[in-house]
Amino acid sequence: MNATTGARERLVAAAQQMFAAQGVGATSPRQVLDASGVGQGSLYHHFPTKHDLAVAAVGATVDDALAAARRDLDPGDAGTEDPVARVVAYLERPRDALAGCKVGRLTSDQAVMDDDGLHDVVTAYFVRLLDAVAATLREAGLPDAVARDRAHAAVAVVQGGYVLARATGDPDAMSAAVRGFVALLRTPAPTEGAR
Amino acid sequence: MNATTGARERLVAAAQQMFAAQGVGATSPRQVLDASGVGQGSLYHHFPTKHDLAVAAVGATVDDALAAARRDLDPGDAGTEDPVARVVAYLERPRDALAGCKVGRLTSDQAVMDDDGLHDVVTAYFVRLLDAVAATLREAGLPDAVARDRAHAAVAVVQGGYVLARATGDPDAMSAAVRGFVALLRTPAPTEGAR
DNA sequence: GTCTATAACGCGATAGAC
DNA sequence: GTCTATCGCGTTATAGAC
Repeated sequence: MNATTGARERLVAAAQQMFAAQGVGATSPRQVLDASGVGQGSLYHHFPTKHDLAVAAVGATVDDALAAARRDLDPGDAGTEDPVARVVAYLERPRDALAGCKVGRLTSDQAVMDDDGLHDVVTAYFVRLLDAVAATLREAGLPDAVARDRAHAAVAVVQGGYVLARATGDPDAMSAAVRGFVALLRTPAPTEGAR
Repeated sequence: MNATTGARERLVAAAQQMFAAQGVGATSPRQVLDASGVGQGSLYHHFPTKHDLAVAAVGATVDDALAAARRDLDPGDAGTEDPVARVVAYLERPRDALAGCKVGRLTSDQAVMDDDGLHDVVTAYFVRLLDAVAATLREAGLPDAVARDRAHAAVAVVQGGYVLARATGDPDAMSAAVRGFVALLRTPAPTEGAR
């Protein structure tokens, strides 16, 4: 915590919080500046435009989120070798459902979607997350196409769970969605291809 | 299309389009006004505040969306008595995935969530949608708790599918999520309670 | 490297003529 | 019921002292 640990880091941390709570477009540089406690000149010294600040803050948030998902999916951290159990661990991880997904919410933030740099960061997050889940499901012996579709469904359930929880104001809406999906995920497939 | 069919309807229609494309908070009354072709005074005559305009436009959008879902889930319109097939019809209905859900997106719009009136309209939409899907699944003989969880999962897959499609820029991300979920939904349960 | 002051612009809303 | 003109404020960003 020396003098050089100051402004830049505080600005990014404050921006991450504000963006998670309000979105990027709805957050003014001025708000970030006030929350961080630095002066106006400092902000524009470290980040010439709002875009630069947003790329730094969103990038940090994406790195955190991806690391958390990989912990759930990693056999060592999850404490089980069973691939399906690890995907279930990812699905059932406690989440602040009413807050919404720090990354997923950016998807309906016009300021993010209109900014190529920011959009790319969000795209990379979901591509990597989907790849990680699909890879885990392939370990369970699923064919690639099935693993990919199921990974999309799994990640969609979490993202949709956030939407339902926020819409209804009830965090259990997320739990219910995950419960419903996990129950289906665990029913042993009746010999792939059979009806 | 007489003279009295003018301003108000045009304003609401324009607002619905702009809100769907940009969100409520990111759309200024001035933009709606320009898109609708009416004058500034007319807007504030019919809708004293932006809130009033938003309630009218979001309400109309929600009514449309709910009616569409009920058509998918209705035995008559769906053309099949099989309840699961009707839920699948809802899931597989063609959607403009890259545009995002007109209602679900509002969930991460601060201007909507901070406005009690608007929030209530969004809440009512999802409560009714979830009820309709759960009721259909109960027709299939599922116990209430299972039907509710599975309905949450189904609606979450669609909402999450929108998020994935927008994030990756690929409309097929939505199709993949739905495919993955429908495949699981169709595997016959191995006698409820058995392992 | 950090500060204060301020510019230029668009916002939501109002006034008042027609 | 519709128009134009305008108010007061907050925004993103810059200027220039320290």
